[in-house]
Amino acid sequence: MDYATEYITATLKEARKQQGLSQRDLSAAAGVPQSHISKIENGAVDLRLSSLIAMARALGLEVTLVPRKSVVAVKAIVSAPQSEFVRPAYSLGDQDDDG
Amino acid sequence: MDYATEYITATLKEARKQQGLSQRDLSAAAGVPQSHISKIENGAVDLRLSSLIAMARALGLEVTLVPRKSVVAVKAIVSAPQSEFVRPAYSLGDQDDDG
DNA sequence: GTTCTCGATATAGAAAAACGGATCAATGGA
DNA sequence: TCCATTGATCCGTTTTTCTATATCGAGAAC
Repeated sequence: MDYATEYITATLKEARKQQGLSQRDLSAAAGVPQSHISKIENGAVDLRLSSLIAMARALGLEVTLVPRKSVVAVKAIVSAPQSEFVRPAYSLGDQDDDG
Repeated sequence: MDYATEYITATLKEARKQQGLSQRDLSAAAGVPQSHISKIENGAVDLRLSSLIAMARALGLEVTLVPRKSVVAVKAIVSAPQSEFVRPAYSLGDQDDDG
């Protein structure tokens, strides 16, 4: 399992746990069997794009392709506390305005 | 083929053409048969993550998972002319030219 | 001690990707 | 015209995912 694959599966697992979902919860939401989710999270299978998208979607994530040179900037946005980077300079308070 | 899948395969094809590569060129670089690349670009197969990553890597792209709420910001970065958006205020002398 | 949830694992079968190699029509250049 | 390149398509074979279902040990709750 190479780094990119590991990043994907680890991100899926992280997102799931962060949302307080069990593998069975995600299974119900994504339409992927729990047994298969277990294998995916453990890197035991080379999942198909449709499975990846189904799981990502159920977790509020989206699969994207970004140029290598933009990866750092993208990860900064993603890992940011969901405000400062998307918010322009004129908004100063720390209220979050996303629905 | 749903929207997310189409986005992925279309992005791959775009990137390939933009770089002036033929399917055979990409095949050699990614280790994926040209016949398969043709099917992938036409949405005829549900490719595996390893194939996606191999092709993306050969094209200088990376597969990432981004929260839905960050997708707009990420796409702004990616589709930007590769300067102003990727270069936040705090990084000033950062030349990235990759060859 | 019983019951429940959790994640990991097993089995068996159907479906599909992946691979290799070959071919074909269209195109463009020598 | 001849030749090379490009992308699409076909064939046959192998490998693997994916599904469904069930089970297991560990841990927590009652």
